[in-house]
Amino acid sequence: MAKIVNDREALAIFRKHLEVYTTLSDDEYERVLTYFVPKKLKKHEFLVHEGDWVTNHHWVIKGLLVSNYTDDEGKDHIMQFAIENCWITDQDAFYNQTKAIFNITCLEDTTLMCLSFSNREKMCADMHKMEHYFRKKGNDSFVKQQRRLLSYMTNDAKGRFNLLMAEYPGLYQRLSKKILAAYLGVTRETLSRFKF
Amino acid sequence: MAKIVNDREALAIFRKHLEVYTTLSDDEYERVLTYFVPKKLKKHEFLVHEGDWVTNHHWVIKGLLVSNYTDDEGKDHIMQFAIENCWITDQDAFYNQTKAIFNITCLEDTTLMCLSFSNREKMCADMHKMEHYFRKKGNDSFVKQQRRLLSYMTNDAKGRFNLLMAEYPGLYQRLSKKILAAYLGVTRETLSRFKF
DNA sequence: CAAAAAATGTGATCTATATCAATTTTTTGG
DNA sequence: CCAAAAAATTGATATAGATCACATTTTTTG
Repeated sequence: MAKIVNDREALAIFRKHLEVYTTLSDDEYERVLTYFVPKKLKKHEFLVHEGDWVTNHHWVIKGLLVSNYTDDEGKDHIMQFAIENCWITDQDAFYNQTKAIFNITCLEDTTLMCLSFSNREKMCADMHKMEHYFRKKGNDSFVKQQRRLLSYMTNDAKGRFNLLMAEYPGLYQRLSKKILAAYLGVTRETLSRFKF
Repeated sequence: MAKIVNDREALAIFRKHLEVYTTLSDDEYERVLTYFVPKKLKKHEFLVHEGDWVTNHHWVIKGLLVSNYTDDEGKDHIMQFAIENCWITDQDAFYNQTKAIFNITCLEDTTLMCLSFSNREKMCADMHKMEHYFRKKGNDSFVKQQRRLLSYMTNDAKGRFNLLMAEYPGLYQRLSKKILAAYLGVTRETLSRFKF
């Protein structure tokens, strides 16, 4: 892996991220990397198609992806953005080894590290420290998602916009209004009438 | 603990729950129980007050609790119900060791097992199997919450009602319309006009 | 058991946002 | 660089659900 993804800086950043939650020796980190496979995608390409079996979780080294659900009436609803140093997949389909309900697409050229379900389980079984990492990271994800749910329950689109900007400063410049509206849960016409 | 909570059946149910995600010998299960402290509350009592430091996660042996957020205008929004064999706390405050934004109250007389933050961390450090359990359980909770978020994004209150009933059959009889409306995100007047 | 409190139901508005439609601006690919 | 497609804006309605008001029923409690 370290040979395949020949990006010293990206690997250092990932290690630094893991070490927010656990500590790893050089050997342990080398071992962690062996479970991953690299992947590159161009803008507009799909990482996951609705209906696919979802076999991988993905760490974003570079780029911007979006996880989108299209409802019965053809309306789009965005579950998640992922920029540099985020994980993204269809979690329901990945954890339960079923088929995706989301389309995950690239809004920019993207570089990823892929972690298969079986490799993730093996890594967690073999390395208690990594099981600890994923537990802690999972708790953080849960809390972040709960804040978004609460903002859906209590705020209007402006409040949800502020939450998104607090979480991902600078993301605004990288998104179209259409995509932003789909994330905030309003039509693009309504978003267009807002003055933030 | 096993002596304090002298409810053989409840303990057997909890063990069965853990063993959905991991396997435990008799000795290991005894050890797990030593990390917990029992608690009983009456209907209307508070498990967590908004503004409290949240030091415990709670496993519900018996009863019904609700986690409620009151917004600036005094409107209530229900994040979570917990019935028998559910975990409940203010996760953000618990995981990040800060103060609660939710009030967690009992809608029925309730029996709990409390797991402090430090005991949870110790148990996970000492017993890889329990770290595994909490990782897996955390993933499940994330996915359940994501389904609710998606239903907030795509469905009306009727769709969200159906999701709740699918997750907790029989809960309907135990809830007032006011509480149900606060969970579904509509006023009680609107709920009253719905015919399900 | 009786009074008070809480919950529930229903009618009459009001309002934020969706919808539909047409135009202008920006982006993209050959 | 230009033509076509996509995105964004703006106006005119329509509508689901909120709000306010009040009557009725049920539950709680001293």
